[in-house]
Amino acid sequence: MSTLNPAQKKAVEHQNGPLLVLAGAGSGKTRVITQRIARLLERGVPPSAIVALTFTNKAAGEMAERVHGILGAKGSAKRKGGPRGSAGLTICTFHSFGLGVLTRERKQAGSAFTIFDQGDCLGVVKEALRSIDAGKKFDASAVLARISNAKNAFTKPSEFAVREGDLYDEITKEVFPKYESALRTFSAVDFDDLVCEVARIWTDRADVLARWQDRYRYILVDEYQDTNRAQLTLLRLLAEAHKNICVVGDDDQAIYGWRGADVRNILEFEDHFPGADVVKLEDNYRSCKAIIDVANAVIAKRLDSRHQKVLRTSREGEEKITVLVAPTPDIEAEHVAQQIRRRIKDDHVRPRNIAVLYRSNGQAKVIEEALRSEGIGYRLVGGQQFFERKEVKDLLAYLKLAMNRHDEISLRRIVNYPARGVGEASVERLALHALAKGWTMWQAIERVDALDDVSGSAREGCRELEKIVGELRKKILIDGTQASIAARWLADRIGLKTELDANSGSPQIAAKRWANVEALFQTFSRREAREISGQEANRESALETFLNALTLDFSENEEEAKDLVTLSTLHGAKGLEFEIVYLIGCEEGLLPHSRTLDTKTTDVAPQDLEEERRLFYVGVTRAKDRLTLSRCKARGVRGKAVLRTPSRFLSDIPEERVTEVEVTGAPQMAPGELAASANALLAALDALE
DNA sequence: TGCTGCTCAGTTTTT
DNA sequence: CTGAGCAGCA
Repeated sequence: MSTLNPAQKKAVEHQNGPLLVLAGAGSGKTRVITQRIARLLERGVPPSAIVALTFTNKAAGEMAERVHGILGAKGSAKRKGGPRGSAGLTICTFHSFGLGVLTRERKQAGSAFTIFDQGDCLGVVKEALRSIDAGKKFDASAVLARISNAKNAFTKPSEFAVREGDLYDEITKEVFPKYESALRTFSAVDFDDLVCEVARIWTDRADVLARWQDRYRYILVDEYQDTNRAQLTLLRLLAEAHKNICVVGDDDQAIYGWRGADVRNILEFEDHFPGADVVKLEDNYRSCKAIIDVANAVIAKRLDSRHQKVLRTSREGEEKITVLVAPTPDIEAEHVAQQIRRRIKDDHVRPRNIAVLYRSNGQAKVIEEALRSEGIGYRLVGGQQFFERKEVKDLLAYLKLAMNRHDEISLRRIVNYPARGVGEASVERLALHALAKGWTMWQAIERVDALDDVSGSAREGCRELEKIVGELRKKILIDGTQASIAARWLADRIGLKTELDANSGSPQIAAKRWANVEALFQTFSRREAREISGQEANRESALETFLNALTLDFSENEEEAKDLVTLSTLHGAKGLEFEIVYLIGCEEGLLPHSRTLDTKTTDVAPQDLEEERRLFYVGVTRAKDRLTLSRCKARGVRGKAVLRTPSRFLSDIPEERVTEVEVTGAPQMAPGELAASANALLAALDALE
């Protein structure tokens, strides 16, 4: 598709006023956004007046790259109308956009801040729960989720409404104000603040808002169906003056409702932005006919309000998709792995063009084992995130603390790591002193000699910590040492490698952890190379900016170039495409997930069965050429073998598009106890039939 | 202070 | 059945 189709063209050519682009799966959405940006520039809109917002760093990176590609090609071919290029464009995530605004606005007010990631915030909630003696009675992450929801709806702690008899609401009502004031004392903001605070400043300060409106006259938003209320507010404020806002999304692919995304944003766009033009992209360039038929059939059954879309494709291909029925998950995995091997070996499909998708991460394990035994290389999307790893967070905590000594969460994290005699009891004593005297915890450490009830060893440890942090500050602020160098020095100074070697259990694990630390150094070096610094007024804000940016974008060395089979959750697969897709575990209780059928008290939002349908739809529409939906007749659930019902979504698929294949287990495989009991169950079932 | 053994829960997750 | 997180002990 080298030329734009009429709908795409309309979206690209539209210049002023609000525009909603309803982009069906595989309809060339990114292409429309990037071409539109190029077109705006071509018409003489200065790059600095354009902002394109995404949800992930990856999406922002890809978009920037593609815009650059178009412009680079065009620019060099016919270089006439003045400076025209992607330089100066703002293409970033909502959060880093918010960080930019906040940094600029706060700098004028002269205050620095640290960004707390989810783990840090969870620490704040846990501490608050402990302080009101409710530590183990409540799930801190459930409370944090409610706080986050409230913040995104601009609810102040004092306005938080408790639903009658909801224990989690009651505890959240108590924790919320403590959480907010803790963040303030720590000079910290959470991810939500990066969006909410901007919206708040803009609401309160017409002059500030006017400045930003003046700067950004063209707004583009990707994956609009995933925006939450705070993001909508931010966009409405920014677009208020010029009304040039173009959003692109697909309500059929709204799968983040549980995270606060409000699909009504895309459904009611025309109410929020009156006079909006609407363009529907329904031509699918990705999948062949059978897959599109299946996708359309599944999504047509949506019960909730939606923008009506029917995908079309001109791609022929396989007549049918496959539904694979296996007795148990091991056998399901075994067959999927064998088929993948055949596709690679016999049909010469590149591993990178194959994916196995599933509803929950736990399902990956059996697939991994099966792929390993077939000798097939794979890469796991998601899983434990790099920045969640302890050794990485520990090292970062030192740096964050050195830059912001109000950051008590980072302080608590490393005060006794590696062990230096400052135990839990001592920390509590220090915290108590700080509270009584109105000091920060760091001040309590600095002034430990004035405190009489702190043990000698703890005192010693505090002095040591103070010294390390002091030296670190000096290196960075006075000597101007680069972060990568300072981090290496620090790891050495605290004996991190020795610590990891001693406490990792095995040399292999120790090596892996140290490799993570090395990867952190790499990340630092890469960023230093990329960012020609010197823009910051001083070194302190340079490193602070650096660390904040790192908190928002902690991408590891990209391994995407490797030719490996992809294993991913359905959520993780959004936006990706593969020639061959296996969607495993198409069973009631898994897809749709049981927790959407039976909502827990800790859940923030009632889970929506329709969202599971959309998730299934997202899975189906990832496939270009071949799709296999698989399910098991029985599986172990919490140690017990349970018979499984096929997913309700399977029955929405037109029969004439399906080949059902029932497979059996390989008898030479030693059956585990669970497999045995599952087999017994299946035998009993057969007897009944 | 650190480890072992017990209990409990068990989706999706980016920023 | 597993893994995480905490309590109790050495």
